[in-house]
Amino acid sequence: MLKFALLGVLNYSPMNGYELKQFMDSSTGHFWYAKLSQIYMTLKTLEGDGLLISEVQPQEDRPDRRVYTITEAGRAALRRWLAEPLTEVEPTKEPLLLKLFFSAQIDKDALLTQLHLQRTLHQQALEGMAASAQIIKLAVEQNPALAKDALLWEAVRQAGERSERLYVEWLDDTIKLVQAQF
Amino acid sequence: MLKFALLGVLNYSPMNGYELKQFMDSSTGHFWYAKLSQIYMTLKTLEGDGLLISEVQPQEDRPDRRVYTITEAGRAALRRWLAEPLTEVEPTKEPLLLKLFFSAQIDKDALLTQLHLQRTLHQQALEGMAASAQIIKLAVEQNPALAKDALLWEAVRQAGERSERLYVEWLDDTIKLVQAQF
DNA sequence: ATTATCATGTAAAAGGTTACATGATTTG
DNA sequence: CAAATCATGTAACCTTTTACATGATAAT
Repeated sequence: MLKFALLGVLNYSPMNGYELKQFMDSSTGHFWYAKLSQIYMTLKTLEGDGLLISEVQPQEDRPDRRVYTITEAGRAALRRWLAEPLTEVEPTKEPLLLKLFFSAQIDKDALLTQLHLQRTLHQQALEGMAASAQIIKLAVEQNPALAKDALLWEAVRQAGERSERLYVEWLDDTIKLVQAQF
Repeated sequence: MLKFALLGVLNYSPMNGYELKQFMDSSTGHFWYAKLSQIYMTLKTLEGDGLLISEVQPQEDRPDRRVYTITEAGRAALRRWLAEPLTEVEPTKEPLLLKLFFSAQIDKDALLTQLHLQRTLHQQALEGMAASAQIIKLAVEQNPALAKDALLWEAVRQAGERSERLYVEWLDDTIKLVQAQF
């Protein structure tokens, strides 16, 4: 699926691996991420498949940049993937819930420390998500052709923000529950 | 992490691979899942590490059952993992959000079909989650020693139920938004 | 008759992480 | 003076998926 994330981003503009990593961290970060090494490998594979082409831009003082551009075959592959319906609720993996599920083994204080830490982290994530609404607004102002895109970016951002808010509320409730009854 | 999920389940009772798969599908399913083939491989690895031991129970008419039991080393490894704090918000991957993020490329009808389908699926998941509250209650009634465990199982189930409810609400809002403005 | 359940596994491939290797420039 | 940023990549390893292989019993 990373393949399509990269095609999707490169459909907006050519980029190098390093920029793709940054772009993804700041935009798709809360629903799709990848390590730099994986991005470099996947770009190479996509070029091998003819979905991207790369061009080396020499630089002084810094390593040369290898800039990837999507091909017509790449755009076609992206559209095909977008048109495929998702016929299942994709199963997710949540390490915190897994650990909590088995945590009757550990003592109350350790458990509460764990939950408080997660509460702090999710509160921070929530604040970051609220801030990124501004970035989307700016993008449309600078390029009104992106209005449709921005509508969906904002919907996706909303999903992230609401889900972080819910997580914080759930952690508050769970902390109270553990304090009272564990 | 599957390793610890398996140790966690086997800490309650010895089981074979097939039973572990069924147990996980019905209990940890919405926050941790694995394919049967991976479960068999991981059990073998855990036995090689001395965290489990297996015993073959011959059966007539059916393949013999290989039943795994957690060892003292296994319990220690489980407790060590449970005590480790989670110091980050674990990044998640959500195919629907990824696809939606790039969906300005496809037409309105295809997009709405996609969203309605997901709405149906998440509504079903929500109903299933509500039903499993009963199973937890029954488990404590039959074995009151599991009261602490059940408190956490119910907290985790709540997280799943609330998150499915949120997803359905968000899909309703997003469908309205796309209908009106896309 | 066909499908689901019970039950085990192997092998190949794909996806993803961690560690290694290099090195100048800029910011604190 | 140390850390972050820019910039590319390889190699080993681990995790996960998909496909293959087998076969009886029970339910529809």
